[in-house]
Amino acid sequence: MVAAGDAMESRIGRMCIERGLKMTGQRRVIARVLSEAADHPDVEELYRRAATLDSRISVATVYRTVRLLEEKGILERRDFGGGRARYEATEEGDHYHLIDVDTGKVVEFEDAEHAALMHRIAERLGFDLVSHRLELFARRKPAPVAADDGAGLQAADSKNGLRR
Amino acid sequence: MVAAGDAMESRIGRMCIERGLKMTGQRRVIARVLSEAADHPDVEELYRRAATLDSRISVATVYRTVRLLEEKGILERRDFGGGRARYEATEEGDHYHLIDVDTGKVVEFEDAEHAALMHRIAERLGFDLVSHRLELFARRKPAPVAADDGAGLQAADSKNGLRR
DNA sequence: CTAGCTGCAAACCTTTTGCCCGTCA
DNA sequence: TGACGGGCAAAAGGTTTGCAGCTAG
Repeated sequence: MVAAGDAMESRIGRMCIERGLKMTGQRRVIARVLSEAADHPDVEELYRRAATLDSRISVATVYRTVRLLEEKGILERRDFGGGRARYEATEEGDHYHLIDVDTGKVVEFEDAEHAALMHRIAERLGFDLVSHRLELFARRKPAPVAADDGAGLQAADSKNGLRR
Repeated sequence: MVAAGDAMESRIGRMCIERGLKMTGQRRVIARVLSEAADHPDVEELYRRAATLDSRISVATVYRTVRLLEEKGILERRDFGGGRARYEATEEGDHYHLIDVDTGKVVEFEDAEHAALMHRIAERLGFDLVSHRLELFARRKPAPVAADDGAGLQAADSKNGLRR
């Protein structure tokens, strides 16, 4: 039953198999696109990337797949405003998002204090916390000196508990 | 020109006038509905309430008005999931929302620590915070004892820094 | 009098679905 | 082969818009 399988299956493809999903060509491609995505693509973007690898894929399938994987807990849907849902693979531990209001780029960050604080607040109001959402909308701080050119914008990414 | 003016103008109606908006009958009604809303109605709900006061109002006008008032800073648009935008009057000071996942009811709360924490985080990542969004999705905690019937659900609303 | 509003209906956009054919297991 | 997945196009659901007539200022 396992044939020589799995060998070239993407990370998310493997997760699909684990949960007993039937692996069709389209699904495999979408799983791979998702596995390789380091950002938070919306359906249209996923469709574009998938279509590059295999043109026999329709948007409807991307929508259905993404929905299915969300139900299976493999993906998480995000809403950063702007009308379309965006997706990212489920990861261990909470993390949050800061959206650059000028470029739309998303920066992930962790904050240990937070989850605890959220629970405390819900508790205080007489509720059990089910989930929470936290997003920061911000603008890159102008460089303090002129020692660095525009390309240096990414520098911050490797500091301060940033992920990825 | 001012006639006996302003006298019976709703709070939001007055704000519209301050910003030089032309006060039509429809706009006055919508402003009043918004002024009296203690919750976070979506456009359809606003339309329903407005139509009760004056049936010569169309949804399109509600959409246009709500959008205009948002641009003028009089209203704030919220997205609590579920597809439709919801609105509330802009208020002094930050407050956040806890959405009861079972009933959809929204509870507002303040948390001083929070805004500060958000700024600190953005700062740490090299950004200037423009705005932020925080929502808790939670479920009412089961009553500890059976001393209270269902109607007691609202009890918590008067404690713990809750607003309204 | 005219810039700005409104109603109506059509247009838009993202996401979902019905139907029927194709395919994985 | 039989249950499940996919393509296509139509449908849904929320929101915006073009147009022609109306109105506050």
